[in-house]
Amino acid sequence: MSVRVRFAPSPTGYLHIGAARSALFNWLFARKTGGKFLLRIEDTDLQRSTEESTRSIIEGLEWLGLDYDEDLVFQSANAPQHRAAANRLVEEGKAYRDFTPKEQRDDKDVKENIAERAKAQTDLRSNPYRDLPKEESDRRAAAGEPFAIRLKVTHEGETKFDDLVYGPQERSHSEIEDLVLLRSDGHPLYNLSVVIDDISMGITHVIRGQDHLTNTHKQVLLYEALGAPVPHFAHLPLILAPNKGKLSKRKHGEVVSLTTYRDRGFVPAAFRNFLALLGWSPPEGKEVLSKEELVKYFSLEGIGRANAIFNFHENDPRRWTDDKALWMNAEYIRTMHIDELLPMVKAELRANKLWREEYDDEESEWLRKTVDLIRQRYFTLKDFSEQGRAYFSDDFDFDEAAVNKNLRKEPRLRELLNGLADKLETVEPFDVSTSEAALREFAEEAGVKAGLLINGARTMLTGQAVGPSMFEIFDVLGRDASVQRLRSGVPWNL
RNA sequence: GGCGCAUUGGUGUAGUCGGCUAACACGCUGCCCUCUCAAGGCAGAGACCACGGGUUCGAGUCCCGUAUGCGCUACCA
Repeated sequence: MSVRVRFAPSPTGYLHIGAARSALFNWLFARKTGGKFLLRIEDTDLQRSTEESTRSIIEGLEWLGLDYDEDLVFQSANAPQHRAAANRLVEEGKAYRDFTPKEQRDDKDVKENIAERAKAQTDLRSNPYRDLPKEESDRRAAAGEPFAIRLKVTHEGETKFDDLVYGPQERSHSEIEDLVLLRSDGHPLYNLSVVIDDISMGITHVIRGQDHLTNTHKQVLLYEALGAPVPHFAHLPLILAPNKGKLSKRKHGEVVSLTTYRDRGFVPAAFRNFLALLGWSPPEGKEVLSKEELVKYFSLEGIGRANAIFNFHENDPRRWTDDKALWMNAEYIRTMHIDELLPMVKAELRANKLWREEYDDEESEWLRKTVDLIRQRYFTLKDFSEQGRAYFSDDFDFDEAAVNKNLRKEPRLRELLNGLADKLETVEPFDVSTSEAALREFAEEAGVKAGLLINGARTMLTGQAVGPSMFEIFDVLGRDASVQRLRSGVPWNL
């Protein structure tokens, strides 16, 4: 039977990186096995679900390059089937109506309530309506008395399943309560909906976060009650915050949101690659892997069992996300094929009004050469419009530390650089080697070290203290701009 | 409280059937290269493999216990 997997997020916020990783693993498994990867939006919590969130999930998957097969499924659309299934289980005596009035609970102290209730409760099978005669149950229901529907879990026995990551799992029925399938207002609950939808979508492998591991037993019970084959399960270790706590949008802000990575200049392939390495390791140790290689090497066996820490540094803007993610992105930026990078750079420049139409035509070679030159030391696509601004515009800022270090420390430098400008103006042709020869000659004539002029020129031309080889910069900027910038009074008047 | 899962350097991980002087990547330090910063090359620091017991000639690897963390225990998803 061919593999069918799904990613089933609830649209209650932006796509969390943990969820994104679940999606990735499902997708990899589907592509690896030649199966189908389906997308289902679990929007049954009407209050919290938003259309915007759904859109952000779809965009996020698209950005990561995770294409889904078949039509998108909205779980809310299946509510009638969920209800019907619950009613059928009642008819078959596998579930029962619970007429106990619904308890009012504040969302805040649910956790506390759970603990207290669990402490007090000894017999999970003590519900007075569990064995209510069918006729009476029907009569009360017909009379309009509100009820919830609960699954009738047998007293004895245990449920078992073999998790593809965590191994054999077993749980005694005495640990499992008669779970509610349908709320008294007719609203189907998570465990029911998931199982029904997974059955109707023909899901063969359920790959999801480890937080569902223990609840899986309830779902196994439901599959059995419904007379459906139980799929394979593979639970994934969780992604935790640096303090080993839960990684939440509320506590940790934008670092957990996938869109952040898009907006802050990540190359999708790099982030996908990084995400794949969180909880999974390639068999041959090679970590920089293309999409094709990920598919080729991916296997459920390679998934670890310990939760992974997403190691970002909250108070360090330079290391705002995991070091390895940043490194991976830089690695992609400097090594990926320039033709794949160029469109991303174009989008970045365009968004910052640095794009010129000529870059698509007569200056396309210049653009390619320039991007290839400066990308070597960039970490994100943002760097092209920020640190790299001087390559695309005459309007750029001077870094104060650079001005102090490379210009102000030598009083004669302003005059020297003007002299260098005069010299460069006569160089023909003007390229890497001729500009170098001219500069070195000038340095010798003036009796100063070439390095002094080189570093000064770098700051004059780019506003920065660091960057590519000076002569490459001269070449890329051209004679006119180089000369003009060397003569600029701006940095001297700061 | 109960149940489940996990525990290898700062982080991500490797470590099959027990032989490890514990490997790789990121990060960190130093050197080389050099016009700066990266990249690259070289070298290095950093782990008594959570702790305690047991089995064994031998345990990161098997068994038991403890601790810690995480998850679940809802008419949330």
